[in-house]
Amino acid sequence: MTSLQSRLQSQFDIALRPPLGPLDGMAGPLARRLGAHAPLSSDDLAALSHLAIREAMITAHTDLVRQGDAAEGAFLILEGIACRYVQRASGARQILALLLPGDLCDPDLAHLERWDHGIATLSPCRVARVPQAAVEDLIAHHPAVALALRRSKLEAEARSRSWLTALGIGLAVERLVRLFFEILDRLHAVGLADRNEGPLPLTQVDLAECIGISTVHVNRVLQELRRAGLLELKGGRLRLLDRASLEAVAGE
Amino acid sequence: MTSLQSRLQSQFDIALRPPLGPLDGMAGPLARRLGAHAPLSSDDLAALSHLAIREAMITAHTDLVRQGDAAEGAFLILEGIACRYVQRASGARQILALLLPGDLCDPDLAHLERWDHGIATLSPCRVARVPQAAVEDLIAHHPAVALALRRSKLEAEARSRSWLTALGIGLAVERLVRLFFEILDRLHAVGLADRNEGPLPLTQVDLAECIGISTVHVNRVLQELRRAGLLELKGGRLRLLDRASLEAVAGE
DNA sequence: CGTAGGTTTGAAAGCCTTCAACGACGGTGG
DNA sequence: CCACCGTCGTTGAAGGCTTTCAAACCTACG
Repeated sequence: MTSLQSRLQSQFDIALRPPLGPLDGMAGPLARRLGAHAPLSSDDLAALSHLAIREAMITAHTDLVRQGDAAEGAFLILEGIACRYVQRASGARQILALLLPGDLCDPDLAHLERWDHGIATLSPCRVARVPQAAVEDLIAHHPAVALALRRSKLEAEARSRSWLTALGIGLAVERLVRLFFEILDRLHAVGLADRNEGPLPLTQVDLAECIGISTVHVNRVLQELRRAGLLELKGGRLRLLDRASLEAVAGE
Repeated sequence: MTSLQSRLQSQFDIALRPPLGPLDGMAGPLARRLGAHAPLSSDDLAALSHLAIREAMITAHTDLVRQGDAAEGAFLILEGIACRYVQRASGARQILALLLPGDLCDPDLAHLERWDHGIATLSPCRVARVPQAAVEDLIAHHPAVALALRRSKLEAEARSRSWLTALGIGLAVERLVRLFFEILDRLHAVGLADRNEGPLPLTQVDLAECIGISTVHVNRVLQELRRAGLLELKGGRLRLLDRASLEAVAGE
């Protein structure tokens, strides 16, 4: 493991310790995520914890699934940040969605012949491959988990809608701030970040590919936000200093 | 019914007559759409045809569901073009997806408390409201239909991904041409258009809201395409004159 | 014949991109 | 321990795509 990895992992570890909810204990981020959507029994939780076998540590900026690959089982992100993306022949890449710890992707894609998009790590990630059968088994025998998965999917779709909206009608600043809100909120939901501060192990290139603007412009927008005293971002750590003003910038 | 409506309806009717597939007969566009995803028995088809009760003719630019409404049953578009959209307080509107004849929306949204987006007609539409119970019933008793619905949903998600990608990394021309391709391809799939020609009852404002650019710019891009002899668009009818060049413009 | 909605046009300005180069930082290897 | 190197961040200048504002045109409809 490179020291880059250990640096980033420790970022998450630090945030992981303090405020553990009632469901936590030994349960992983998946249980924490799903538990927020539907009440899970200890039996459900046990089943979930058995899901994450075949873990692996993956370095940053590595493909988990390449565009065009044959459809296979699902992935579970245990640590780090990954993404779905589309890459054009021109080399341009658009990130479609972020995959954060606790995200299970993609139970439903089984019916698709081939992946029409790729999945790649952005930061170093601990990832578990989950066979399709295991997911189906889980859904069949644990209705509460199935419900939570459905709700979690709906949430992801809603996020995708607002992501698309931001791309369609939003200046660069707005898109960037919204992205920061989304990341912090989602990390917060699984206990990996504070509401206004958390790890952000993404490069400016990654951010640019999320919100559909050039890297250079990401840099300039960031500096403007910093100069205005609205946020801090350094060393892979993001702090929102003036949430009210930031919300005004994000609009709506 | 206004004469605008009758004009547009007849556009669809004309295209509807000629090449009818084996599944057609009296089956509506929904059956045609779903039949493409999974083989349906005559029993399945009968069940589908009973779904579309409570039809109504709706004028163009009318809300079927408003953002913030309580979640309810599904809609079935029988004729015309509708859309999902998000509207900002600023008045800016982003269209998320088009709903074409045969599209059923939204069997899955039942678990969401409130609609986070609206649904509105763009052209005059014939629409049927489908109670949630009817959809669930259909899925429970007609596995082939359930499968077709799942596949159709996957297809919609794939479209949403490429829509998002176009917004993120594409010039205005590219986005517009891709939109035209999508519309013609989808209409073609349900027998309502030729591969290179079909009805396009959308205003330039609608097009602008689909691809996230200003109305004025839609107009300028359109004229460029016309001047280059790549397409014709007038009187609600679109003709692609040079598919090869258009595909080059759309990229990838 | 007037009105409303949709389309077209021009000019000015703005947001963002591109290209290119430099600075900063941490890790690797000597 | 220091030098080298790659990745990431930063900066400037020039240009391009797109927006905004405003006004004119056109067509279908009442």
